[in-house]
Amino acid sequence: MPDLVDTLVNERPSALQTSFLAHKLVAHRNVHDADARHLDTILRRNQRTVEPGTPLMELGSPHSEIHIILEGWALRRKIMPGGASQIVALHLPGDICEFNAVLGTASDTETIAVDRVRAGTISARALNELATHPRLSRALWLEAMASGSIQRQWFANIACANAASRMAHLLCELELRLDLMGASQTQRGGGRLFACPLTQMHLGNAAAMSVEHANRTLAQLRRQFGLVARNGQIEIGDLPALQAFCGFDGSYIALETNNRALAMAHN
Amino acid sequence: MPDLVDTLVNERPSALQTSFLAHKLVAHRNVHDADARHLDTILRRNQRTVEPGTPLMELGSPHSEIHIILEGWALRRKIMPGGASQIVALHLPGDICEFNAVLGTASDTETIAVDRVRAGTISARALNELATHPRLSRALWLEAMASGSIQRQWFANIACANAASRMAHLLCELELRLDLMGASQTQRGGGRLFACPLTQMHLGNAAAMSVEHANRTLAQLRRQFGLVARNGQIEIGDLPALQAFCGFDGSYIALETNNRALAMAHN
DNA sequence: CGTTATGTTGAGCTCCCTCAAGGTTGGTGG
DNA sequence: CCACCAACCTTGAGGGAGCTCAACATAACG
Repeated sequence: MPDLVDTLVNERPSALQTSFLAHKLVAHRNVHDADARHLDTILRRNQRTVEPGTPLMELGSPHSEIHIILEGWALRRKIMPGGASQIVALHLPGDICEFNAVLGTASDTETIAVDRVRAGTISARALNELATHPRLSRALWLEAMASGSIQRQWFANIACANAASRMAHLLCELELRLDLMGASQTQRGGGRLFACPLTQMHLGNAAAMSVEHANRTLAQLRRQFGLVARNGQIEIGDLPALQAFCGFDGSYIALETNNRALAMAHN
Repeated sequence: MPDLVDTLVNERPSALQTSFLAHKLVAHRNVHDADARHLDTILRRNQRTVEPGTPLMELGSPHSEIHIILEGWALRRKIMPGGASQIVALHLPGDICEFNAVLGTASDTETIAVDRVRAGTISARALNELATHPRLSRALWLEAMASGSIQRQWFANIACANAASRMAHLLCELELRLDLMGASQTQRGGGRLFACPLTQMHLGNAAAMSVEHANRTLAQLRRQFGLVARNGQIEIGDLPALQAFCGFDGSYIALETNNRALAMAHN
């Protein structure tokens, strides 16, 4: 089993050749190969590595550049009045971090690397120059809109659903987002497997529940839907059942992307 | 008392002369008078009226224009799997609705008028032409960023706080947003008064609690902070205490606006 | 002046939090 | 190679915040 797992996981596009973001833009956002390669060139030119637990972007400091995650996960969190911290967004490989930075405003949140993150940087100026690649430019704005859409969905989710549904929904969303990047693999038996460096503490916090309850909830999902979280990987045994359980509808992420491809991927 | 109330409320900028949005952009977003007048001209040119309970924007239909509320309130809601509906955002006079529409994507939400709404329309093309007014254009994007910031704050709020804090935070936010538009008035005794067409059902739904609990919570806030909601108006007797109670910090809305003015307004 | 929406209050129940105590894993140094 | 330590995971018991159901009061409205 581990052999197969490794094989499949390593089949994802090498970040040095085609970034996760480029894969998604081509496969699901109607961007041409040439434009995607252009983007990758920019990203490859200006990279940085951020250690686990270290900030990608600090609170309050204005930026004039955006970061695109090439490898690793980051979380965006808000420090609450009492001193607690709340995860308000998760940034996966291929995601754009703090798009609002293009306006140079101070941020209300901080972005922290979960595992080791490698990120490409695009300055506000370089971003403006992308106007010569209208489809690409539009696709990047689409990503920004999608992240707003995700934010609304997170809100509605924890406002309405119980703990099990919330956690299930979060997992379904992560799976779909990774799938769009080509980073979720089908297993023998139809399960889906992806790498995920989040601890139960992270998952619980993002789904608005205590660590203990996150643990119990994950145990329940394991029993009902064959959910296995081990060694930084998550396998969802019966994804369609899990989606049905929490009423997951991925169109809030897919947006206008040709929905045919999306439907096929999840048929 | 009612006489004073009416007098004060009627002192807000007449929507026909200076829109709420223009007031805010000039007072808090570093926009010149001339630019603001230009915006108002565009808005006045293309107006529509939407009856209470009627959609400003329907779910799923792609738009290529944005709407700016000149008068009245609207809510943005998501229909949940079970059929329940969840308010994910509130649009006040002066707010921009569904900024994401500029990309022409289908919306994941629908926007409904709460009371009678008068809205100005800006087509995507007219929006592009605003590039000749860089400060204005930038200010509009700032508004879009602020609404994202509010969305994150809402999430963190209901994820972390108890019912009383959530409701208090929502009220503090509404007060500040209206104040930026010049639509919140100081009362004798230091209380703050503003018009608000929301029912307890709306407030409860937005703050993620049942109507009954919203009622009990509002009663508690009335006792503790002199909160009075009557006749479509809300008065917050002791705003600083209410803000302290829920740990409200309005900088997530104010963004880079000259914070001096903001601090003075709420000193 | 009935009718409908909204506000108000009570009682019971349940989901989830908190506190507490292990157990397990992975990394580090002797 | 083993001892140790620090995260992380797991399980239990008790309590409380807030939900649901049910009834009624009050206000808005034609």
